[in-house]
Amino acid sequence: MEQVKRGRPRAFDADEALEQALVVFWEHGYEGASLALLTEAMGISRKSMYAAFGNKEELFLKVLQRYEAGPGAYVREAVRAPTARAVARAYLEGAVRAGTQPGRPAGCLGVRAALSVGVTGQTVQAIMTTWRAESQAGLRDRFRRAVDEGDLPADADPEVIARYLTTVADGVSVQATGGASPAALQHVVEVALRHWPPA
Amino acid sequence: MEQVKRGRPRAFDADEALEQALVVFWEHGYEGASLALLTEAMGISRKSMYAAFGNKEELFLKVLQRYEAGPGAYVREAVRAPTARAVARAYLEGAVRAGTQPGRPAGCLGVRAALSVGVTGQTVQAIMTTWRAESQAGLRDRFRRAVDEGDLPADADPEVIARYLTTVADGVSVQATGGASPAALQHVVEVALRHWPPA
DNA sequence: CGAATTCTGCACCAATCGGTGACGAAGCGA
DNA sequence: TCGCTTCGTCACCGATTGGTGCAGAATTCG
Repeated sequence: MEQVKRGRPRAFDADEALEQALVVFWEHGYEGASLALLTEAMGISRKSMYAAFGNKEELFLKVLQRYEAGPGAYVREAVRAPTARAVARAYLEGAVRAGTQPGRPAGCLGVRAALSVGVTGQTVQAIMTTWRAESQAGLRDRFRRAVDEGDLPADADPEVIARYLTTVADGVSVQATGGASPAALQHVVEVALRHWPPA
Repeated sequence: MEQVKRGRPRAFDADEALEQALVVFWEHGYEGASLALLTEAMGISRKSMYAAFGNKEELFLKVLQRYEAGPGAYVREAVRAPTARAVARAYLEGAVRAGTQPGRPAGCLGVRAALSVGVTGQTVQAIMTTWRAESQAGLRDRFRRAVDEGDLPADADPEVIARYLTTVADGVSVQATGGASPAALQHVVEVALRHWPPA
């Protein structure tokens, strides 16, 4: 971040701390993750956390960036698949994989943080909602291109297909949170992809 | 509840108060709904709430019963449809209708309350998870009967079909929470039901 | 070395969390 | 009318919420 490194250097690894914070936010959502829970998992004091990351909200945003680059990367990667069908499969299977990783909280951080929030977390809720809307728009644009390229029939509706896929992925995340096994969710994915294009 | 009605009668309508509490829980989830928010919406004091409903958790459970009988009734009703396909349609369209009622919070109370919860609400989270698992089991049993009756092909997997439908319904609820229109979600339902049986 | 700078640990802040004790008002049966 | 029961208001409880002020320790620059 800064090039000057005057003063006492911090005694913890900021990246490692972010990783632990990610787990806590993932598991408990934005408001459910208290400072006590977060700092305990991160192994640092409140004060160090504020000095390093500014704020609970800013910390969450940094965690979100990390999530996007890590477990949530499948969203950006899926649209780079060669065919529309491959995009759909990569997207849904990515959701299953990310939502059922052993040793990590079940489901999707984006879904868990965007639902069921009190009053103090509505800023974050809005951010998450637009965040998820953007990935849906990304899929839609990709399917528009597929129509242009003849990869999807001309009468296919990219908007509806994208909406359908994100809906299934959201459902997969909810099911994973409820304890559904990867195998069961993979079956769901197979069902969703059995007929293509779906619309 | 009680047959003896000695003493001063309560000055509020318990049913009306439950309805307002339902809205607050629906919108903010279990932990996000604070006593202050709840009692303000219900128009009664903390003390009256505790006297009438016992507890925040007990209040939520009573609200849940009310939800099951009202907006969530489509789950029980869907399995009574004559054919498997009609069951699926009733279930998914019920989810869309319940999740996009004007004047009511978007999405499904069950989904919103079961995700993203801190430490104090884990009892409720567990209840909601089993609650949703039960409705999935109800669908599965219904589809088993459909296989027995020849309404579904013998090689159809009731478990997978039920899982698929609940996954889509969960996704619909998430999408609705994010502001998706009833029309858009109805399109998703059409896509999900286009090919039947799906598995 | 000394000065400047930055980190950490502790105690503390006001606000809010879910939940109660006390007490007067209000209604019931007799 | 009286006595009993219940209700509603006010204040309060300890615990926890997100967030800081302060003092001291650690490190780099001059």
